[in-house]
Amino acid sequence: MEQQTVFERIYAVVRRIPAGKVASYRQVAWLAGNPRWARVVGYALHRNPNPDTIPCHRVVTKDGRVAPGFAFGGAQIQIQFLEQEGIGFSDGHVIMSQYQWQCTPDQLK
DNA sequence: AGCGTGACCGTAT
DNA sequence: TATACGGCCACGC
Repeated sequence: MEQQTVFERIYAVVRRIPAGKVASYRQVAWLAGNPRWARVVGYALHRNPNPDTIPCHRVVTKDGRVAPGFAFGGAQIQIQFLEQEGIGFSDGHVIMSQYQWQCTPDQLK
């Protein structure tokens, strides 16, 4: 049954991120099952971005900075997406204390 | 089956 | 503040 790859679990988590909120790579990894998967999260989104189903623009670094090599056309594009959802920035980074997705693995079930 | 890859993160210089 | 390096780990060739 549980033949799900880590990638699929990661995608599943990213899909649950609500509009107007962001999650860090670390956080996605944690929710997906293992906090040490942060790199894998980035790798997964880079290798297999499904823009239609996966809102990968809502995933940022732990500091609220966007990824340097964002697939859709650079960090500026990603920032624009987030601003459209009402996410507030300060000095080029998301105000994590205010806009970070508050979620526990239990809520994902 | 082994190795290179990377949209991370923490610490050191 | 800016680089550099090492650890981390699944995926694809």
